[in-house]
Amino acid sequence: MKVSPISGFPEYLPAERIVEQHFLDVIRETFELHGFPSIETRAVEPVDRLLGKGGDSDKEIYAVSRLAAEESPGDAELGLHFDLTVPFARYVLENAGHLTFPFRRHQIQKVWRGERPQEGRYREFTQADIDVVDVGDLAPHFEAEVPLVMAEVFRRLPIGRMLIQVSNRKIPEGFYLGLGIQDVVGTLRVVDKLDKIGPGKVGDLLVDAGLRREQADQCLALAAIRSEDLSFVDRVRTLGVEHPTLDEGLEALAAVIQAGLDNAPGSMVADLRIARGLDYYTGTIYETQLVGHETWGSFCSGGRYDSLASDGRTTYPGVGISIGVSRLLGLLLGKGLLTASRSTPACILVAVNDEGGRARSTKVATALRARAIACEVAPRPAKFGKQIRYAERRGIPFVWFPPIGETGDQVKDIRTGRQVDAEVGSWTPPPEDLRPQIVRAKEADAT
RNA sequence: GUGGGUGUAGCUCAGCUGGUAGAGCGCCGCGUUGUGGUCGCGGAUGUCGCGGGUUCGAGUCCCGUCACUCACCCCA
Repeated sequence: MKVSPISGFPEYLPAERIVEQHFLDVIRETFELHGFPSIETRAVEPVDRLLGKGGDSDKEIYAVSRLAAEESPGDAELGLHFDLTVPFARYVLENAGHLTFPFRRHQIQKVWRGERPQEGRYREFTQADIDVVDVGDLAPHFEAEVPLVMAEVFRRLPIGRMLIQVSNRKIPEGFYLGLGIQDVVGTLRVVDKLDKIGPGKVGDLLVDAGLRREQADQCLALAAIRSEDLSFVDRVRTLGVEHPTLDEGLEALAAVIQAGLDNAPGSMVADLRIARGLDYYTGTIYETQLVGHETWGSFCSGGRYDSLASDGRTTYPGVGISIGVSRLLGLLLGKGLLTASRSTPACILVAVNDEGGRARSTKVATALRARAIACEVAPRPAKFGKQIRYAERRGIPFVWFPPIGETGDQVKDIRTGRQVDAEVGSWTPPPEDLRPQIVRAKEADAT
């Protein structure tokens, strides 16, 4: 049977997978460091839950069915989840009695969307989410905490500077209402196109949508405000628009930005241009760009929703943020910005003198492994030149030679050619060689 | 989902208006009778994405299809 790739379902080679696993390890460790336990939800949800109450089904959902299934109208139709928020909301409702609130969790899983793939955009991809959910009310300080966790993740990953752009839905909402604009959502949607079509065209579109020219200009002026400190508040005030919702939004955003300044300076910016397409966000919203690669879009986004879940009696507000792990890796690996120092976890290749000596080599390997040094025994007792090349082609830095003739155990660093007597019980590689390293390519840009 | 671009050796690519497939790097062997990388000599690279069509003849033209990619859409 012929094999061929399936569009949008990427697979990595071992060296790339090493980079991915490093990312996943860092993400998980950081989430846990901040006290977010892990959960995993099933891959499928009932299709009607995925579609939501509104029925706006532009989400390309993969349906799941058994090939042998008969026509049985009773069965619920299942679909693969397209994010981790919808399944999480269901999980909270289902397990509310067993959870303690405010409940925080992290979740790192594959999700599926049937959209047309591009670089950094796939049909099967991994997201890493954290959310905090509470019963009835959610304290606003969580809106500041959640991006700080992500800032820490980015600080620990071997990538350039990530900048989390933060805004609050209430700011444009209150501002528009204060201006007398009725269609808040429609206006937001047009303003959201600023990046793509520029202020001139956005202004025209707003006028086409029924705004007066000065209203449109005010909207553009608001969207242009961006500051890494709290100065955005005064700049909004200068525009002279007043509305209680605007005040709430400014206060909330100021609190988030202040927390960023206190705990992770340089990682956040108040940016009143971002709006987020998703309409369930009701407060703080986040997007994240890699500095110098803004055209790659957002790698991490989320926000506050007043009703993540509701069972009719109780409402669960939440705040969450999600890293697009596959997008990040797809771009960084695809552009050659990241590689692994070797394509195997093995730090040492234990050479084999002859088949009769394999047992001796295996004992060496066992002793090294007992001290947590990853190693592999040579597949064939080939000439040593061949065995060295076997290691070289995989990036394994050391070759261990068992005793032969007069000489005892020796280990060779094949990068320097230096070969020394060694003792299985004590010889230790330099710490940087113990595990594969993630190597960042130098970037030519001077940003 | 809509519309464009691309698809030749492991990699980067060349191949004129259709005439039986090339380079560099890498790979393998030997020089080097247990120690790779340098050097020298030699060797193999391949259903020219896949299928069909036109033609005496298709890598080259046409159609379809798959994959990658770009824009839209949407978003991670």
